[in-house]
Amino acid sequence: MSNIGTIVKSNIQHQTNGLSPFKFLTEYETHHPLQNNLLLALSDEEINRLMPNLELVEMPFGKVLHESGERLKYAYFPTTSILSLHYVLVEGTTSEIAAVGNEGMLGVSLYMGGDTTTSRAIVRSAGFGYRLKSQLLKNEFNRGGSFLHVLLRYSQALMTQVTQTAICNKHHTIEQQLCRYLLVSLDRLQTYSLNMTQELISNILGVRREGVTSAAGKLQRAELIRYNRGQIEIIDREGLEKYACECYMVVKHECGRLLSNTSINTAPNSK
Amino acid sequence: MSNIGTIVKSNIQHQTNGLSPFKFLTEYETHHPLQNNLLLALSDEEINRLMPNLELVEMPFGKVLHESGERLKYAYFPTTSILSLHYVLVEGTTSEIAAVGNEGMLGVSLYMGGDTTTSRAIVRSAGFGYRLKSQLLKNEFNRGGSFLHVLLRYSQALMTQVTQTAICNKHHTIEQQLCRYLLVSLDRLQTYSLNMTQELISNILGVRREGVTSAAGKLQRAELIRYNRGQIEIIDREGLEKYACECYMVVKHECGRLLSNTSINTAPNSK
DNA sequence: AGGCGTCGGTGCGCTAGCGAACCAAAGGGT
DNA sequence: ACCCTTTGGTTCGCTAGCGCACCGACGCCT
Repeated sequence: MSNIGTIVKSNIQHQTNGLSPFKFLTEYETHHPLQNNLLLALSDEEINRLMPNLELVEMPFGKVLHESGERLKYAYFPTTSILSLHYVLVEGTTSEIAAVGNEGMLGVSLYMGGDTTTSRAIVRSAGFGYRLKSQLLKNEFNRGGSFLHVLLRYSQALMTQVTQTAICNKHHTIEQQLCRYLLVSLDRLQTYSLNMTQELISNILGVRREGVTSAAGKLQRAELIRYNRGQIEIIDREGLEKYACECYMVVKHECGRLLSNTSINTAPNSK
Repeated sequence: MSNIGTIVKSNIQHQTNGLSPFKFLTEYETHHPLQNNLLLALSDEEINRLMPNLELVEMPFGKVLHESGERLKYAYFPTTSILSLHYVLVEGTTSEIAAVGNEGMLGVSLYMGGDTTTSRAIVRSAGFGYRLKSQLLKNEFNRGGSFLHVLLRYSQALMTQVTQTAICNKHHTIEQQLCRYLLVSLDRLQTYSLNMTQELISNILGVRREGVTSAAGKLQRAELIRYNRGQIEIIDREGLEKYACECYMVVKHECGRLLSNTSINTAPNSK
């Protein structure tokens, strides 16, 4: 696999906006496309064909990658960032309908045929990712190789996630949704500490900030998490999983089932 | 198109369970696969290849076509029936996450690669439809013809529907959801009168029967509908549309966009 | 050190929706 | 004509979550 590293270094166009040369160098050294599980699942032939066209991009917090109804110029494959698929109501409030991390990609509508979606995509946890021009994604999809099947399976995983969001919204409390949200974020970032304020979480969940305060307070009193001014430490992950509603596990298992056998090393959603 | 009628007559295998010979004859005469808009969108070559394998089946109310987690044996293309994609929570309560009528099909997971879904499919409005063996659907999909694109676009339409269900569940009242539900049913059945009790609707929406009673009472007092013992007459469809939340129109427009240009005569979700 | 913005805690009144229990009217079957 | 089932109307008490308003604490900036 070391030759792949070489290809990356020689071909990837970097966006360094906002990074010091030093920071950039370290980030550069530690990134490569196979940190994204969909790309990881490709055959050598496919990955070699795509690699020259994958651009490493920084994903700063809050950046809107895709406005609802707009045509997508790129497909994005996050590595260390998390994207949020949001729906924006006419009154202006938003809520997340699905999250995309290194287990997936943004741009399903490109190969599904619609080119646009009714949701907005925004970076909800800063990091890096790779992007690929829309047309190149479509071309590769239309070749009908294993990429096609990987992408289709991912679409179904995404559908499962949206389904579970619908159920969770109707039937589960803010506390349960918060647990799920934290767990999903932990899985995507592979860490035990998150950097996000209650205000932010409330926007993502589509609830009041006070609702998050109260839920987070309960979780803290139950010794599951500890937080302070936008820093959330997870003390008892298993406890969180017990506290969460079934939705978390349903999505996790389904994603594992759909995405694991396509890749050798399916990180985030398998046990 | 009359030659297609001939093909149907000579090839379709009928399931007559529960129908008198007379009833059967009339139903038989009035059905053909092109009443389903996905089948209608196919090329002559494709439809001629599939036609011999399409079985007309009756869809009695309440029949479970697919249990969550089970392998699908058939893909179903409703013509005069409406299917409901349900999620069943661990406590046993259910709620609908999407509806499938003659604009779509059941069995998206077959070509997406998962073979199963986390939801259950049940007939929520009795009628007829066509079914196709799973393997034959997959084969046709893998040929990569226009069927593939039609199905992919439909998948995205379905995703939009699920997304909007998630939003509606969080942000809109039972009244608004009831309006949306009625409108979607009207579109699918192309009628102005529905046959469904409040109890049934409450199960589908995942709310209490009393909630539906109260919401339906308001709609009746507003002279939008009139109902009696399971019979709902729509008096003022436009009024219903105004009363409903944005979700109805978002899905309608998106389905129109995604599915209309693939078929000549895209009935239900276009203006 | 002082000042201000961010973050989170709290209290109050209100509404939507839940659960349970009960009732009335309409039909259908025998 | 009768009973019984189905349908839907109503009430009561309760909870989750909302909107608003206000406050304290922390920490960064100058």
